[in-house]
Amino acid sequence: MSNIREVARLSGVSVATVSRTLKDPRLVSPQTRERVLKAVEETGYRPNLLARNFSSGKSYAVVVLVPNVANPFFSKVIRGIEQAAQDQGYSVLLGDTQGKPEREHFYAGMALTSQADGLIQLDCRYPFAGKDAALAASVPMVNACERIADDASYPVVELDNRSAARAVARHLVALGHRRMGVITGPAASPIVRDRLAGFCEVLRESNLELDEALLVNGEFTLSSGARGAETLLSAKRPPSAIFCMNDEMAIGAIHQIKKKGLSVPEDISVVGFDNIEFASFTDPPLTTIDQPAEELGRRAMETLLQIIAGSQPQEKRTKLSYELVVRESSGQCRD
Amino acid sequence: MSNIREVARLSGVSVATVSRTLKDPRLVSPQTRERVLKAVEETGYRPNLLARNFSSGKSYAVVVLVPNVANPFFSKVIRGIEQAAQDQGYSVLLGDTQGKPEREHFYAGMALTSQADGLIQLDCRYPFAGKDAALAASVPMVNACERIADDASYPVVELDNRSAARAVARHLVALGHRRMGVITGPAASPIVRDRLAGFCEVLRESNLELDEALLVNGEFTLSSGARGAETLLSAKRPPSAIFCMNDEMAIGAIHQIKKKGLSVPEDISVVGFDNIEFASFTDPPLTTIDQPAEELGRRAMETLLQIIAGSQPQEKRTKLSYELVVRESSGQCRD
DNA sequence: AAAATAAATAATAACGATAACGGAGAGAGA
DNA sequence: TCTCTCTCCGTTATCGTTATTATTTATTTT
Repeated sequence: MSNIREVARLSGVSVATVSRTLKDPRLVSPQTRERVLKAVEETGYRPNLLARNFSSGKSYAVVVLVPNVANPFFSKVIRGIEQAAQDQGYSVLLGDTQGKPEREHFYAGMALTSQADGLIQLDCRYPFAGKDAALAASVPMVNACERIADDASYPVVELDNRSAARAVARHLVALGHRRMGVITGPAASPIVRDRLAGFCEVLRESNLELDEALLVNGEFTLSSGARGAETLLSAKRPPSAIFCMNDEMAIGAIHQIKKKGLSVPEDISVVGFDNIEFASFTDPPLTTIDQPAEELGRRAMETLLQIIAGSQPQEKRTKLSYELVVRESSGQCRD
Repeated sequence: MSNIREVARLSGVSVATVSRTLKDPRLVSPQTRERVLKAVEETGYRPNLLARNFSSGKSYAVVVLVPNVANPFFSKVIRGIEQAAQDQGYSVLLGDTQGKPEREHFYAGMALTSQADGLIQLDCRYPFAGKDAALAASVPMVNACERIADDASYPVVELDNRSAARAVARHLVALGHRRMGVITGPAASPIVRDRLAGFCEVLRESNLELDEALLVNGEFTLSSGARGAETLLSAKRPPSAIFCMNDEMAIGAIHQIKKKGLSVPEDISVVGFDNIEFASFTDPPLTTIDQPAEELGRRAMETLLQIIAGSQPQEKRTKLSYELVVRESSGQCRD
């Protein structure tokens, strides 16, 4: 691989001139410029960005901590992040944490060793630990989709989860449901709490209440949705509607309900959250909350880049709009 | 952020000694070691890896070109890649190409500017273009899942797609199907051709043939599967079984078939390919070919690392084993 | 105790690009 | 003609780390 010195030698100028030609051609006379560009062409020279980044002290890369890349919702968020990154000449280092703290520490550490200029956390844990935590104060970081519990110091790009869950509850109440089940996500997650709070608010407002026995923990996976539904169906008094906090669990739940010989929505209504592609291809198509996943990612990245650039982010807490998409998995209560 | 000089000053040794203490502690005396480590502790020093990489001329990163991160199959492959990468101290730069050549060029270019030490291509296009192509000869690259058309010079980690498709065909023939439809992937893809070849082989061996009218192009997406099924159903003589070259298209196809009032597998059998998580949660659960996605990724990364390390890869063409998973979307032909 | 050897540490030159600085030459104004 | 200004370009220090070479100190051998 040729370097700047070789190009300089070939075109008979100094390395500085080559550097200038490539970074700001106006600083170089047309004749020289041409000579240099010809040499660049001949050698196929491409500036060594590792060296450039080292020289500038920046990596032009950001780390994204994803609990699970295989989750279609996160995939879409990542796509948005990447697009915004590429637009500004940044690259994305993918950190699939699998929800494990030690993997989070590992990837977050990259921001402390100049391998990344900042990070986006899609989970709810503070990713630094031990001595790293002290040094991490100055690391640009933003939360997206989730929120770090007990820490309001980082910008967050999220949905108005509480309102969205309220919309789900209103929808179900309007359909006449009185006895509802919920399959949540991990209990530690702030957005899970937001959604639950919003959902329960509406129930209370309608003089209903959530039976503790109909509140099941899930893990945002297909199989945990199926398990959750199983639990709810075998309750003494099963619910007539189930709110699942993501679409995968909802799909798992529908699967399980049908397996038991019941039908959706005739016997039980099911509502999801996220509106992943698969949601419109289930049988019946899933009623769910549409999250603008790509935009969430894009906005998170833009916010992060603002911080990296040294400016205060325009808003500390970006809330994007959701939309209740009513399909066929929710219907009138038959009880 | 503190640097090695500061640690050296604080512990009263030279920078070289600090470097040695961290890279190979046996080279320094226990007392010195302790002094240095104490200074490291105090300052919270972490070596600047950007500088280290620059110094060593390697980035310890690889680029992965993915046609679509939101595809669950690729997500699993990526997870495998990442795991193998992390095991060996490498990081993964994600390049979501969206199948666009210019995005492939962009990301592939990172290997020419020392931003990456190699790349994994999950699509079937040669990712370098123009002058880059000449320089790219020495760039470590491996293909996974797909194969670059007309180029056998790069190692490939793939399934025995031909045999897998043969297994699908045998399964359908054994169920009595005589008239079959196929929803393929992009026509340019070598693996699509492999699968089609294998499928047709078995038909011929059974004295059947594939009606050209029942061969539809898809794009590996849910909606293209639905469109494909629509086309097949409105053929003059519709098929009694459809082979979809991935699960998403199969799920789209089932959706469309049911929408038309037909049932799977009673009226039409559907077989997919990949065995993504969703495949066991469809109604009916999908008969499909299980691809060891994570292992494909892991093996690809391991092969790439071998090449980066300078050794010839153990095998130029790694073929992993598949498994036909028979669920309920395929059944006896009723015609 | 002197010499030979081994161990530990210091000094310094890379790595490739950039930025700060300064010098040379051309053209303008006095 | 002299100076001033401006354009263009070369020289060199710099970034943080590691590898190489050189030097000092400690240990062993005679």
